[in-house]
Amino acid sequence: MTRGIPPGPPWLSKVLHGYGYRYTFPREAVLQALSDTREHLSAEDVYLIVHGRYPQIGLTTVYRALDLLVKIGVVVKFDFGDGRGRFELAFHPSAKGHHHHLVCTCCGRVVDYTDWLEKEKEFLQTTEKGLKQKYDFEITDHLIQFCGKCAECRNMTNKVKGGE
Amino acid sequence: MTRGIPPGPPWLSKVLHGYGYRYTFPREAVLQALSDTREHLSAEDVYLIVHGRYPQIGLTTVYRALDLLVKIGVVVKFDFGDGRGRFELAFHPSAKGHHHHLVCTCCGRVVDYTDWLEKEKEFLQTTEKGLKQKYDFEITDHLIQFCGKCAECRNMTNKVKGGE
DNA sequence: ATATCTGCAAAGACTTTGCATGAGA
DNA sequence: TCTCATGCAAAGTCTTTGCAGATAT
Repeated sequence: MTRGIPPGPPWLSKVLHGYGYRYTFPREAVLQALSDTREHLSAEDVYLIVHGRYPQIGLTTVYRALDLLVKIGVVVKFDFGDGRGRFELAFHPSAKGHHHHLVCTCCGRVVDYTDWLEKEKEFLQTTEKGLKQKYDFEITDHLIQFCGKCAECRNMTNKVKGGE
Repeated sequence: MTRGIPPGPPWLSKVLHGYGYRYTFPREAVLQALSDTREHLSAEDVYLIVHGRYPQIGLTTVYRALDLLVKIGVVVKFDFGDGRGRFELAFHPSAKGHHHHLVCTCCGRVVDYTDWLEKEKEFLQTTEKGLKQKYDFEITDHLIQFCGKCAECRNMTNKVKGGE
């Protein structure tokens, strides 16, 4: 018996089949969870959403689905240095597109930004070309991230001197 | 009884005291281990070196020493996405200085590069200034890393199709 | 029909914590 | 001397694995 697929065009089905994988309910549910938010969800975050909607879906399955979605390029995994992976759609429906992260080292807040990409493109082209030539690497990806302190945390800093 | 401090000018002593911490043997030993290599060591790597030289030093102490050294800015912690932290000196004696990492997604090899920093500087200045203005963040750090496939792994790819 | 996927529980990898002993200033 | 650091063992967190039963095609 088919359990019924959540709303939304099952383009995931085609992608999965293209790679020889099966289109399943939990995989679609995980994709939905990531589509419904702009947040950078941890595996457990995704599990809480998915399991809240469909209690039969377990944490292991969420991990496996995320792995698979990363492998086929539908989802991107990030590391903000807090010891847990963060996931987001590679191509977010809300026109999120190409973006980078600005992480507050104090409160952990993450801002997505899409500005100054021309300058970045220039930099990337130069560097990637150079890296390829000098080190004979085929560059497939880059990771650009800025860290800093958001306004709120800067204001609070006065209270907690040298705080963690 | 003092256990004796490994060779090298104990400038670490001054830095630690400056922050109100004590200058201890294991802390110096961890610093030495990081000084003696250009590699990006995991906590366990550091432990193996340190414990090999001074068997009385335990893993917990290495973790705590690394944490402390990161906190006072002597050591930098990186994340190459393999689930374990990597450590290196902030200012490496072998004139390592400012550099970035080029990671092979296939074999995990890491190349440090220091090229094309002018272009990068240009990009960083523009972006950091923009981020500060638009999002009111005080930018304290950035993370730039390239991923790709090294020559060796590209040659091997022909054998293992779609391999992990 | 059958190879793949799921879910539970258990194991695994890396890191942190508790506490008594030992070392630094 | 007295506080901070160490080392062992145990616990904690996030993630992966094993296996029987369920599911997609």
